[in-house]
Amino acid sequence: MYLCNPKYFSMDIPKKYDPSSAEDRWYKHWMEKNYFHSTPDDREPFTVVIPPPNVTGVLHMGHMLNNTIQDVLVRKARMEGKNACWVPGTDHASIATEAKVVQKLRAEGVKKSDLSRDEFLKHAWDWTEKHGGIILDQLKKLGASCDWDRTRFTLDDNYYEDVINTFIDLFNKGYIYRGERMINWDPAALTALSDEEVIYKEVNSKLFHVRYKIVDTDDDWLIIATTRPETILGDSAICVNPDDDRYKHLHGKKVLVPIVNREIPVITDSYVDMEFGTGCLKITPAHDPNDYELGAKYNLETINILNADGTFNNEGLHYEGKDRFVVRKEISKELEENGYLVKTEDHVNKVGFSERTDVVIEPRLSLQWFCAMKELGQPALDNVMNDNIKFHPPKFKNTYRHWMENIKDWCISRQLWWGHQIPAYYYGDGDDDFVVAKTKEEALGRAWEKSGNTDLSLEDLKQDEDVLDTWFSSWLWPISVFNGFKSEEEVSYYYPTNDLVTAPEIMFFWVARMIIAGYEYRKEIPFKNVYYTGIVRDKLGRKMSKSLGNSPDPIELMEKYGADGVRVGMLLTSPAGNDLPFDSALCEQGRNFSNKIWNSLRLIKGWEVAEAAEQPKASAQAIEWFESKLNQTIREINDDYNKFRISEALMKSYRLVWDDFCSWYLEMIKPAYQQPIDRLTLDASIDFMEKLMKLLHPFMPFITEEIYHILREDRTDDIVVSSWPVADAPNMELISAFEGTKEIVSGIRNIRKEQNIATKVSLDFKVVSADHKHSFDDVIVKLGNLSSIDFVSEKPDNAYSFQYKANSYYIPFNEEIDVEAEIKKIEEELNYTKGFLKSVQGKLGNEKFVNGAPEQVVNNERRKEADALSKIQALEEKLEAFSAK
RNA sequence: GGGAAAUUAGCUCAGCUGGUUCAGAGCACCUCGUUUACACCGAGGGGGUCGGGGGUUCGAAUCCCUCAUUUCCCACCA
Repeated sequence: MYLCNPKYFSMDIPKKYDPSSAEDRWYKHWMEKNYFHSTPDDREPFTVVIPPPNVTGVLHMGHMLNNTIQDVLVRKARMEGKNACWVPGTDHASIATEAKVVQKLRAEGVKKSDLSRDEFLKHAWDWTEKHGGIILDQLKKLGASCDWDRTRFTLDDNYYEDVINTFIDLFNKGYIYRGERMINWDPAALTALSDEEVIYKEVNSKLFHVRYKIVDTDDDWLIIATTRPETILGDSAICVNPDDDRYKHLHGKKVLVPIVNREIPVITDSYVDMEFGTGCLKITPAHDPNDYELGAKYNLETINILNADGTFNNEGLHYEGKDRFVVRKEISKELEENGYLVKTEDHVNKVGFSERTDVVIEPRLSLQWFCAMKELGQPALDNVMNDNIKFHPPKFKNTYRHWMENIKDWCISRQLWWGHQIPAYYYGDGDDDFVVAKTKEEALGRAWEKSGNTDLSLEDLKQDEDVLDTWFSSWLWPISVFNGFKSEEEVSYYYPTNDLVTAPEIMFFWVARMIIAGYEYRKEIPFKNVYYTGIVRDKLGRKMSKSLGNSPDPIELMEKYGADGVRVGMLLTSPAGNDLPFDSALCEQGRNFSNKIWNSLRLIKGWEVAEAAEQPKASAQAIEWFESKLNQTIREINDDYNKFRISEALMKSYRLVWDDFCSWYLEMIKPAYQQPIDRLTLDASIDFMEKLMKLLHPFMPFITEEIYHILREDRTDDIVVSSWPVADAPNMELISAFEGTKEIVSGIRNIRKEQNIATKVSLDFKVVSADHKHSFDDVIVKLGNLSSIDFVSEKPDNAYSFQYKANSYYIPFNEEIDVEAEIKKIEEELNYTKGFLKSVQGKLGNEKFVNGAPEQVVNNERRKEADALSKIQALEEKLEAFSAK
């Protein structure tokens, strides 16, 4: 039935687990069974939409982390019986992809400007088809349980239409407008950018002090300080603070701009900081956002001196055609040579760089499309602050609030071709001679209406050349992937989605805007939880990047350690919101864990069953304990999941399997060498193992599926769609009693070690007991390799001992023992216990404590006191017995 | 310049509303061990005055103040 079944028989199972065959085999099987495909039904939905990676991107460690977390959440939900739907897809990534295509064409000697829009788009689509979707295949290797039938691309026809309709709708509602503003201009990509696409970096620059001659004086000057001396060619005024006594005599005067010798006025505005520089600010309205505001306020001339690519235009005199940074150097020299440069000083300031091209942003005045955000953003702010949408960790609420409260209008037009072309049509040269419509035909009708000119024909209409910001399409993702703009059928079932897993870097780009779109178009949150991952860094704490070459290849990692091993490695040390200092040693730990699990399977499958054999008492005790331990841990793990403490859940599973199951449980039930096992114990062990595999499945999907099938030969189902284990109430008393058992077993092992006694030598064991609990005695006998446990009233001769609570445990020997060493050990323990008692009694003797502390706390202290007293008594008796010899 | 968070073992982190999880986990490290599932292993062990200093309290890693350091976000200081 299961063609991919590995068909291992007992000891044929190899010593080392080999992930490579199992992983491909099972992924294929899951796909054939269509397990990841979801359609609406009666079950509760569990929906996750992938943060769509760039269509031509390749998988990096950040994706690995992000998608592993999503897969863990989705697989857990699927096992909980929910209708899990994880929608994959890619983003056209307007500027990033266009840049790559331009670069590729340039390498072939083709300039973008030589191509028509259609020709260029053809190249872009070719590129997309060639490189697109690689990343999705790589995610399959990771085990991502996406519903691949639902794969979406933000430039698919359907999606395109949703974006255009949204633009038209928001335009009609009055949120989208066109206007001339000072925007962030990328002189390399030749496009406008939104504020979020600008990254401010601190750079070492120079502050140039330049003097301007005051008109109608012989030799009176005024000195300004600027970091951008090249912009003096565009100066329209000098501004001083009206309260600045140093410059009051200049109010109303004019000065001459050096080099250009243009007369400009001295104006006053309280904006100017008297403390900074010289207190005189030069105003260049075309090249600085603040200057632009002042220019508008005082009606100053706006002199644009730059071309779109950052070179000087014909306003730039003899600098025409030269780059802005070249001019900065040259002009400072010219100023110096002509006596205008008073001094330069070092200065650290923040400069904006393009997120994509990393060139210095140029503030530029241009006509762009904007989306007004204040009103749209209000519900998005409220519903995060009131936890309708929960952020994990919650500290990001602060950052979010700050941004939302100060939200600015969003520049959504980009001077690019790769993307959704703005559905605006121009019929004249005036700034307002346009209409917005879905088709050209529709636009014509509106143009007739708006212009009153019915002579206009389709040929007279020209569609806006620009495309929309990539994020203007991504923000519709959770709705559009369910066709939610056209039909209620799926969106009403899957929306709102459950968990969004993403990086804090795109909180404003994407998360905030999806919430905004969600409220505008569904009147509802788009997701219930946002889990913010950290940044994957290398061992030295540096961000992983292509240019540093410090990022391992995820595919190679998975080949080396197995996808399961890498998944475990990624999750072991990455609580939400924390950076992940990645080290392949973590994957090694994951790989080792796989192998550990594998070998526990080998052990269990290696046993023969003796149907008639009775169950040893130790086994019965072990089963009873592990049952409780398992239930307890499942509850804790569930709790961790609910709180999105994924690393914690993994670590608890890890310890449950390695320590509790392998190191304790299996050792307790393990039959003697080559002896068979009884039926009851074997069945219980297989049951346990099965539950453990289920708990591990979200983290390690492949090995758990493999083992699930080897575990029972008659298996007819698959773990991926099995049910999450239900935890009954654990017996806490039993669990804590077993902690004592561990102490006693350790005590025996310690004596063996100290005295160099081999494990295979069976020992006598005597107990002088006050309250030794008997529930796990058979376990103690087995793990300690004891002949028996004898309860005696006095210390036996020639015995080493250890203490647990008020009980003294003895291991008698034939030879003389080192009495001195024993006495010393007992005295040390006695001293420690007496000190402990003293501190407890100190508390109890304090009336304020006894009266002030809750009763339970006081009772606890009393119990500690009683325990310590009886322990001291036992130790003293023991000491006396040893000393007497 | 404004805001936020963090600081606990060599590393990465838990430690919830002060008191039985109160100083923990994993890894790393040290010792011993090729014993019969696993050396990708087992058994054992060392290691922290919880960033410094104050304060509140019977009691503080936990609450308050302050300083220091680090990180992140935002902002138009030329």
